[in-house]
Amino acid sequence: MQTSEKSFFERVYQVVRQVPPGKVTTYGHIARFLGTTGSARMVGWAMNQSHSQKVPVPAHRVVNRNGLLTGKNHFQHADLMEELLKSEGIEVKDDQIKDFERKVWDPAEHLKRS
DNA sequence: TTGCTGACCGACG
DNA sequence: CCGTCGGCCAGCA
Repeated sequence: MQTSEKSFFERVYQVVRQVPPGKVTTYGHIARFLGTTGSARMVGWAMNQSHSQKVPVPAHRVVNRNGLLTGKNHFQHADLMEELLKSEGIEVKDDQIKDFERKVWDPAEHLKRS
């Protein structure tokens, strides 16, 4: 049982890892799922540290509210995020996900508060 | 301890 | 439509 007492970041990582391939989630949804609705920034910041985590985190499945690949610039390669998304069947055009609303994966609908 | 930053979001003009 | 500002909170010098 994951001790929810862990750092705020690990909670974000765990949620992101639960995101199935071909689906994407947003900072706002994660933030709200964690209870920090107004702190979507923290979610994004957590992703910044995601590379420091031992466990791989599919940060490429996390995009902003507009479905725009805002954090792609922070990946190993700026185009890596788009490549990964395309590899999962997600169509990306100009750093924006097509049919974004249809690919959104809301943690609150699939995951229950640990 | 204070202050700054940050892969966001929503509101306002 | 587009630019700007505030808020929110955790980590770091």
